[in-house]
Amino acid sequence: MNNSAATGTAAALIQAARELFALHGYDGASVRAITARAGANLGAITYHFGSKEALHEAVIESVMGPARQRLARAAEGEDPPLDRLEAAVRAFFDFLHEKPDVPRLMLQQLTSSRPISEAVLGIMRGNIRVVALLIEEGQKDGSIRAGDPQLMALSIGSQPIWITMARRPLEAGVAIDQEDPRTRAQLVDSVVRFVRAGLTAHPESER
Amino acid sequence: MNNSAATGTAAALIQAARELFALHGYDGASVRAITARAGANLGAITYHFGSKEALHEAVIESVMGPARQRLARAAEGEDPPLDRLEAAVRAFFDFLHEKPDVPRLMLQQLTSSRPISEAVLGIMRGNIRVVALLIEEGQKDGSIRAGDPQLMALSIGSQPIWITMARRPLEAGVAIDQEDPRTRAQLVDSVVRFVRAGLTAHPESER
DNA sequence: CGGGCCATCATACAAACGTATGAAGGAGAT
DNA sequence: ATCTCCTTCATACGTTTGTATGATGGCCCG
Repeated sequence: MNNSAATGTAAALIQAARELFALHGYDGASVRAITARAGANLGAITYHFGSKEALHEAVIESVMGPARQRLARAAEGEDPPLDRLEAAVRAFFDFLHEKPDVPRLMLQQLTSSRPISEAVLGIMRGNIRVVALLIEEGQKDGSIRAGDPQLMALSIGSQPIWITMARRPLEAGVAIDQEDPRTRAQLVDSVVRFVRAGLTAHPESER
Repeated sequence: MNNSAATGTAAALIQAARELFALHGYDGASVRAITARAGANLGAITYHFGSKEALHEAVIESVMGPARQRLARAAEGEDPPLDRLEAAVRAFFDFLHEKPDVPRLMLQQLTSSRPISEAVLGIMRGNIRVVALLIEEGQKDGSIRAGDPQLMALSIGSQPIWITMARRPLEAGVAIDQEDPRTRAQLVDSVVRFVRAGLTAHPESER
């Protein structure tokens, strides 16, 4: 019933569970498979977390914490809002690419019918807020066109998430291989250009 | 081993399975739950489809067919490319909203580690193609800015999919309730404006 | 040395899983 | 009426599931 992840075994369980949950989903990753991968005893999950469900919650929380700060960091600074937005988009892309488990676990929560974890809700709320604030700032200084900042933030955030998640079908279906750094750079650049174009104010041409 | 869905029982099985797979995932929807919901006998899945996995494949195919044509239809016509793109985006939003099972089943395929169904690959390929062709057309007549049409199509398509999928967390986390028609209309309009702005060519201002 | 305490271990349990089997039903053709 | 084919039915099988249990080992504190 100990909730800390300081122990070696508990940490190993969280890591193994993160990988297997991300790969096969909650139901698809059995307690036996997780404990085996962690090199632990079958009873280890019950002992350290109390239940499989509690382990899953611990995995979600352990993984969503870092995701929250990363984007906020990138959005800091004194640069013009559009530049900071670009940095945030690039940082989001990088994060999702480095830790492919994260978007998988997130989407699993969305496609499930069970209540969404507070940790996932928190990261979504936080990221939307950061982006919306940048947009508001740009609207005040005239560099970003009018529009509901929150809804515009949704348009922006959806692109890295979906494109990262669709890595496999994009490779199989449209031959876009995100493992190739050159291809990936083109992809990210294209999204950045799209976002900038979608936000930029054009004073002379009214709608 | 009969593969047709003409029979009442087989059709009922497909429908019940679609709902339960979408709700709880492949592993989470048991053969017993599906047959019970369909009002059929426990052995009905084995008899009509051969296995649970084959049922799942039948569900995917039965659901992806309509999705493919819908967007292509909306993209037809003699209107300017940007207008047809807007129609396609709206049609895609409508379709995903009417049949919420579809994006769930799609995303489940993406988050799983198993090979992605050819039907899902087909609809993605098809939709990207339709949008990319419209973009090319607009680039030729000067109404759409330069850029890789396929990658721009990704930016566009990601928005309806992600925003629709994130319905629950958006309601819980940011209080955007897509069940409310007014809110939903604002959301769709915002995306349409973002897409138009992201694509429109601006002759005088050279990046 | 001798208790506690915490972690790990092998094993057991009931429940749920997907599938297999053979009998029963029911409409149409001969 | 009998035969035939398709479908539905109850039931059983062997696995696999998540969790519970009690024994065993090692470390620290008295």
